[in-house]
Amino acid sequence: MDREQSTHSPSRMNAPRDYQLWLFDRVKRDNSIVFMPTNTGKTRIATLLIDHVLNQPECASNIIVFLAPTKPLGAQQEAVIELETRAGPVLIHGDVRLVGPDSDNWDDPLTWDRLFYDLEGNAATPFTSVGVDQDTLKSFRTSWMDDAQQTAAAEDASDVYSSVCGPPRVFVMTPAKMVELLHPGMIRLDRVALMVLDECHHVKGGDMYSSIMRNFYDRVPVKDRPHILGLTAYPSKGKANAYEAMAQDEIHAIERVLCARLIVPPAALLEPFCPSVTEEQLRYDVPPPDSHADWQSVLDNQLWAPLFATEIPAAFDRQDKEALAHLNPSLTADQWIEKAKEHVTKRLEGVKGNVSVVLTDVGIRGVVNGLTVVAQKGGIMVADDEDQSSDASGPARKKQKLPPDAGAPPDLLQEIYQLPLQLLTTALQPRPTGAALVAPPDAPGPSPVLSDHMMDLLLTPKVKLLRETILDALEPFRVAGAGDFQLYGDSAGSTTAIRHYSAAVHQLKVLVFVERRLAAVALKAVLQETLRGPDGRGLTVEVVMGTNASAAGNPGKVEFDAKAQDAIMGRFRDTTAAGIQVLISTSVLEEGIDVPLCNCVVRFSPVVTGKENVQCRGRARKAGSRYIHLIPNSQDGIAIRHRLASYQRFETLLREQAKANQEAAMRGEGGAVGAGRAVESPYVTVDDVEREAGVRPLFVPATGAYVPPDRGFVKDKLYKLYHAYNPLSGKYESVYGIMVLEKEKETLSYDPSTHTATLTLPAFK
DNA sequence: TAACCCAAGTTTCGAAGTGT
DNA sequence: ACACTTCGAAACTTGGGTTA
Repeated sequence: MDREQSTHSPSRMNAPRDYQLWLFDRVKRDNSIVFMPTNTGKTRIATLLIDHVLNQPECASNIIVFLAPTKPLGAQQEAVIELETRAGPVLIHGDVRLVGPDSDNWDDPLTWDRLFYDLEGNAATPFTSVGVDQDTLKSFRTSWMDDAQQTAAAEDASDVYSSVCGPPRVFVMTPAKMVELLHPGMIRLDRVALMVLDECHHVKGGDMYSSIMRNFYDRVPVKDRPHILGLTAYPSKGKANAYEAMAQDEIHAIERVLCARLIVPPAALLEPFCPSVTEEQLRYDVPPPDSHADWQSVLDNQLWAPLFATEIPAAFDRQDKEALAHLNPSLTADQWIEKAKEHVTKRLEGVKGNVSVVLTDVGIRGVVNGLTVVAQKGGIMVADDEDQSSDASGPARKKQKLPPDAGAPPDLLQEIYQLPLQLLTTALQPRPTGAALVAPPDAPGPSPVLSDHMMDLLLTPKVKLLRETILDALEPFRVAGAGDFQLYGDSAGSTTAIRHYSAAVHQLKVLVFVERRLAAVALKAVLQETLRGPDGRGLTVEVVMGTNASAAGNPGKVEFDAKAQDAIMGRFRDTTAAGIQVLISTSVLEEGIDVPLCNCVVRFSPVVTGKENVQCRGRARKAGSRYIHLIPNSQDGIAIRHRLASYQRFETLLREQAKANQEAAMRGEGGAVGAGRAVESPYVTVDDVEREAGVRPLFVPATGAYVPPDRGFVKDKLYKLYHAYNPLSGKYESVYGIMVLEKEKETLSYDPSTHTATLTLPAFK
């Protein structure tokens, strides 16, 4: 692959806008926190500053760190930096070991040693892992550019990727990784010229950003501290009950922690570039209380009560006791059954709680779909893309592993997780109205339990309103004579609203936010079933959520994996027939991740903080897009509307207050940068900390950092330290004294009277 | 106010699979 | 056969809301 010599030509990106230049001018002089709405190019300020710092001779032997709170966001920002600066950024996070055998190992202290040695003008072994990989860059580039740029880029076969020479100087990391590198002194903050903190409203309490600032930044002599740039769209902790007088407090709090001044661009410069999003509230009637209570009692009486009282015990009774006795030699079969039963019951109690939420929001049909997912536990829930469906060998589910605490055999778990769905199925057969519930053989969708004529009852007004909203969003694509499209189940036994849409309908991008994972899956299934034609074609509905590993193997929680997440996001950006038109998301997409060309954002579950509100609104990117709240006509609805109004007020207030502070500062009235924080605070010694906290902290001479003795110093941290420092003994010949743990790791706790931990590391030359 | 739940995140470790 | 990669599970964290 030949590499273009003159990459980074200015034509590849838009020229900086006036407000960006205005901000850049300030940002390069003082530590700053840029407070701007989403989608106005905060990252561009960072790339301008990065380029600026890279060109400063006095910073030549120092590095630049860009911190992004999540891995996907880090990858995305790395691509932006690659495109917009001359740096070859290096991405470092927990999965860095997956990048390949021939890249540099940034977990190895020697690599960092080598880097800083090299940066000081010495010749070192060349570094390899510079730059973003081709696939990431390509997929990002197409999503980032507008249509014309995409076409131009497609014609330009060569790649932006350039052969960067010399040691890397820009590192994109998750904050957790940064802390991990700081503690053993692989990176020292006095060797960092610039530290960018993306989404810096994360500086709260004891989180990682705060930890970096408190435990490391504050310990660096003032003249050696890195320059700070924070980026955020909502510089507040986002508390639900934010009241107006809090604005100044919130601003001071974040300024104090980051040691930086909050700045806003002049409204006149920014205004023309603000995305035009209309925020709306749509109302729906709550279902009559008796109908809801009816379903609730069906569930209670015919599903949950018999499940816990008889079905689960029966499932255990059916097991072969002889076989069970072999499962765990230390338990008798009866003991084992007791334990396993308790385990399974506890988990299904969790399902019960989730199902209750799904019933209220999505309706009984959603409950059926949710329980279907629970019944299918044992496989990763991935999007049904071509790979899966064309797989002739069948679903190829992974085997269910034994939960260690229960030790239940896989088939028993499988059987038990299917019980709720079975019970519900039988419960739904004889309806109170006497109508027979037989699924029509050609019914679309994966739910054989329910018949068409019940759907009227089964779709909640909220779901119906959501469908109406989606149909509204479809209006611009409506063409007479194109493909058929219809709504299912609006009223008994009928399909209605046959409409015609052009192929351009694939450009429709609707984002629906829900709170619960199970609700997301349930809603997906309901929309898929009821928003498509009899031929099965229609809108593609998908679901995306976080990759929390603790959800794995937990029935009632829904598994999701990073690959599935990537795949789904890719397809959501896709505007061809293979793309996704409606994406249902938990809070995972609220922040950071770039969702371009999204023309409608719906809050299915109400927003709970002001920050969330801002971030969600920021997901609507297309000109003229809508941001919609679904609000019940009820007491709850009134509360939600009040909350929304107060979010709006608070947001305006934050901006106005920041502007006022800024103007005061320009007149020289604001005091030092980071008002309220002693910028000139002296180097904090370990004795100071001890006096403050009353506990002798662990002190790391190599970095001047101490290991915080306050809240959160529990066994895992000690355990992590043990693993972080002990490997160093293999790397350094001169290491003398490595952490000593006096107790087994299970019983570790930080008690200075009984534990000693000695860390003595060689200082970097 | 404390305890709990659920959302997100991070890491390590060991087993299973794959390539040389 | 051995080394290396990949994947799943476990064990933790923080933050915010709700509830007793």
